Amino acid sequence: MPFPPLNEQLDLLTKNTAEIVPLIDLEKKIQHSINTDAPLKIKLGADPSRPDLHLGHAVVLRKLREFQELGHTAILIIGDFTAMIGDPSGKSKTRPSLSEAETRSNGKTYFDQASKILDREKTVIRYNSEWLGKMNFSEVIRLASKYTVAQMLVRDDFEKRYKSQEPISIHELLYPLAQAMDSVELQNDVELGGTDQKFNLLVARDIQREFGIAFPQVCMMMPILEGTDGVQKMSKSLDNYIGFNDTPAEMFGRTMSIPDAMTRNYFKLATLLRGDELASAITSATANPRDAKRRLAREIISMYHSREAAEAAQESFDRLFIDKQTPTDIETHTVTTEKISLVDALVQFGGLASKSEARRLIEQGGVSVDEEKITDAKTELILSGGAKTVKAGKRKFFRVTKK
RNA sequence: GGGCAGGUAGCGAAGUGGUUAAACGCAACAGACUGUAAAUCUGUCGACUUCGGUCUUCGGAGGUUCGAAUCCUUCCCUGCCCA
Repeated sequence: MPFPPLNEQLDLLTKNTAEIVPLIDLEKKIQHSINTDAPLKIKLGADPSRPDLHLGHAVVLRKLREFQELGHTAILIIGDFTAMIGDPSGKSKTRPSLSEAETRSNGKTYFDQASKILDREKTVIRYNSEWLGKMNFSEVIRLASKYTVAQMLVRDDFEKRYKSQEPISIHELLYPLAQAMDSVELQNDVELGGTDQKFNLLVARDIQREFGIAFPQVCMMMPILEGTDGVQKMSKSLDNYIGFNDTPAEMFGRTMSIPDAMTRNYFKLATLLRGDELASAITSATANPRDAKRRLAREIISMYHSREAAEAAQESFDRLFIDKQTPTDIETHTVTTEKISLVDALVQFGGLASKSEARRLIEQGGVSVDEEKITDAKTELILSGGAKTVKAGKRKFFRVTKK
C-alpha cells in the first residue's frame, strides 16, 4: 500500500501537537519514507509502574494511532528497566522497583488498555530491559560521558529541586540517558511524548547522534491534558484522572466535575470529534456548559465503552444529580442480624475508613436512610421491616437487608 | 573527615518542658447555594467511646522529668558550607 502524499500526512500529523522539533526533519523523514516506500519507526515510551491508563495517555496514543493509519510502524517501549529508576519528573519520588513478573504483567495490562486506541496487530512491543539490562558498567560510563551535569540541570524539575536544595540522586540523572538508549537501540525516526517529556526526547535525539545515527529522531510533543481539577496534569496519583478502565458511571461523574473552562480542551484532546462537529461542540460549551459537558461525557464513554453505556450512564447521572433521586442499581448487602448500627453499616458497606468518620458524616447531615436525613450517630438500622437504603455523602448508596 | 541547618498529621508549615491531638495554609470530606461543577459561606478533618472520657502520634531506639514534639544519648535520613 503506497503512503499518502506528504501534505496529507503532514496535515494530519501536525494537528493537536504542541511542538515538533524540528518540523523540517519530519517533512524530510516522511518524504524519504515515501520515496523509499519504507515506513517510519515511531517510538512511544510506556511506564509500566503505573499501568492504569487515562485520558492523558490517550492524547499521545492517538497520535501514535494516526501514524499507524498512515502506514508507519508504531513501537511501544515498555520501560521495565527504566521503571527501576522512575521518571523523576514532577514530584514523584523514588519508586519501588518492580519484580520482573510484575513488569511483565503490568506491561501486558498497559498494552491491553492501549489497544483500545492502537491497532493491536500492528503494534510492536519491546521491553527495554532487553538491551539496558545487558549494558555493563563501562558501557554505562561511556553513555554517561556524553552528557554534562549542566545539561541535565537545564531540565526544569532538576533545576527546581537543585535550587530548592532537595535531593537528586545520581541515578535519576541517568533516567534521560537510559531512555535515550532506547532510541539508539531502535533507531526510530520519531518519538512521541507529552510536553513534559520534551527534555527526555531531546536528550534521546542528541544521544542518537552521539552513537552515530546520522538522521536522529524527530521529537513530537503533545499537549498535556489537565486533570479533572482543571489545573494539574492528569495523573492517577493526584486522583484527577478519567481512566480507560473506569466504569461508565465513574467516567460520567468525573467528566461532569471538570471546570467549565476545560470543556473545549477536553473536546479537542479527549474525543474523536473533528471539523464542524468539534467546532459546534466547542461553541455549545460556552452557551450551555452543563449540556456541553454531558455531551462530552457521552463522547468519552462511547470511545471506551459503547454508545449504549454512555446513554445509560447519562440517565442515571441525571436521575441522581439533576433530579436528585435514588439510583436504581444499588449494591445490596445482607447481614444475619435483626439490626445493625448505622455507624457499623457505613464502615462495612459504605467504604468509610473509621467509625469516627462515620459518626462525623452522620452528625454533619451527610447520611440519610430511606430518603430521611439522620443526624443521630447512635441510630440503629432495624431490618425486620425490610431492606434499608442508605445514602452517604453525595454519591455513595447501598442497601442493607436481613438474610 | 569537619562545621551548620533540618526530619512535625495527605502535603506545606508553626510550635523549643505543662489546657498541644498539636496553630495556620492547601488538599480532602460534609452541609448551604447552584447549572454537574467552579466560586462563596459553614462545619469536619488520629483512633475508640456508654459522649463523661480513654488510647496512640511529632525520623528510629533508649534516657532525664510529676510531666517531652520540646532536654540528654545514640542511630538513620536530607540539604548547605569547608576540606
